[in-house]
Amino acid sequence: MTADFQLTRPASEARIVVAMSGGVDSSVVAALAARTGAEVIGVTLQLYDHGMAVQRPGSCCAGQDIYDARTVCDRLGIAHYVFDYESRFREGVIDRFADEYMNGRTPIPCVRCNQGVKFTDLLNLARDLGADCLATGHYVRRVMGAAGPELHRGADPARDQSYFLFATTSEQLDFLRFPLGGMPKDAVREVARELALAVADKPDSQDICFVPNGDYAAVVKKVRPEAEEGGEIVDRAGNVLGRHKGLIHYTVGQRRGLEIGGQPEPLYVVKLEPESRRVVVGPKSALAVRSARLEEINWLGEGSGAEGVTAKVRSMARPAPVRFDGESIHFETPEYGVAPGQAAVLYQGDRVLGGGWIAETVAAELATA
RNA sequence: UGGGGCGUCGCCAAGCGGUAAGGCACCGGUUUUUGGUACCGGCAUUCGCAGGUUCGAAUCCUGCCGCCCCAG
Repeated sequence: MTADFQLTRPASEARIVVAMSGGVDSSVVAALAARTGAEVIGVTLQLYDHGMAVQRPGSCCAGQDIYDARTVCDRLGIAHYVFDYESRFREGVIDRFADEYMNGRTPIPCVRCNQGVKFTDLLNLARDLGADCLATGHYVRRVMGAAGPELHRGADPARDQSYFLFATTSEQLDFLRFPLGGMPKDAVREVARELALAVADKPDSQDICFVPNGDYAAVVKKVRPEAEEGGEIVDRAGNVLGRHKGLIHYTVGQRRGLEIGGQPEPLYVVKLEPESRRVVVGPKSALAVRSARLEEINWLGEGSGAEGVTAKVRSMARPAPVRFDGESIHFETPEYGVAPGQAAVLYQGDRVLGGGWIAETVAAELATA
C-alpha cells in the first residue's frame, strides 16, 4: 500500500511533516510518508493537561498518546517533535467551547481545533520547519481541480470527516495532504498491522478529546462556574413546565434530560434563551426548520449559487437538498433539530463547497403552543 | 363532618370478577471524532390501608385514611 502525497518535486528532495495524534490513522500516514522516500518529521501537539484525561481510551494528544506517537516514529526511523500547545488549545478550543454553551449555542470543538490549532498554528509550524506539506490522518480527499485543489469527502462514507473540515481555507488546502481519504479504515489498520505498529489495534477516538467521561458539562462548569445556574423550562406559550439544572446541559433538538413526564408525546428543546436562562420546549413538529442563516462562511467553490447543492447540519446525516443564497441555506423539505452553533456544510456531490456556522434558524411552522 | 366524586409505576392513564395495557419520564445498550437525534432493551407479584364475600378481586361488600368539588 502506497499513497500519493501530491508532491511538487521528487520525494527524495521533499520534507513532509505529519500531524500525529498518537492514534492509528496518523501513525499510518507517517508510515506511508516514510515509504515515499521523503524526509518525514512527526509532530505531536500536547493539547491539554497531564491529569485525568490522559489514560482514557479514545483520547488524543496527551500523555499516553504522545508516547505512542514517539514509539511509532522510533520504529519508522523518523524524527518526532512534541510541542506544547496547551495554552492555545485552552483559549481557542476549550474556553470557546464553554462560552458557546453559555450563550445557548452548541459548539463543535473539533472544527475549532482543526481550523485553529491544527490548520493555522501547526501548519505555520510545518512551514517554519521547511516542509513541502503537512499531512494528517483525516478521512477526506484533496482533489486537484481546474482551479486548484478541492476538498472532497472521504471515499469511505462511514468514515468521512469532511464535516469537521469545512472551515479549511484554500490557502491551507494548498499545503495540506490527506493520504487516507481514499481508503477504508480496514485498509489503514491492515497497514498498521503489517508494520507491527503498536497502535494497530488502538480504539478509534470518539467523543470530545478533552472531556474525560463524556461529561462535557463538568468541563464547562470548571471553566465557567456560573454555568451551574438553573432556570425555567417553558412551552412556547410561556407556561412553566419545570426547572432545569443549567442551560449548558441542553441543545436544540434534545429530548432526554428534561425530566418532564405526564405528556402525551415527547418534548424536545426548541430554543435556548441565555438572557432569561429559559429552555423552551415543544413537540417534534416545533423542531422543523425551513432555513438557517450562517456566519463565518468559508467558501471553497467557484461560484456561489451552484446547482444540486446539499447541506449537512450535523456530521452523521444524509445531505439534504438546499438552496444557498450566500448567507442562508433554504431546505427543500423541513430539517429537524438544527442547532445554532453547529455547522452547516455545503456539498455538490462529493465536493465540499464550503460552509458556515448556524447563527439562527427559521421555523417551518408558526409556533402554536 | 350535608351531598357528590376520586385514590392503579416518578407523571398521565387503561382495566369494572379471572389473575396489572399504553404514553411520558427514567435507566441500560447500539450508532457516532461535536452536542443531539433515531433505534433496541429494561422498568408495578401489585392496584390508599384493613377486613370480608368468592375456586379466584385492582375490579363486589364493610370500615378507616387521604384528596377534590358543590353546598353550608
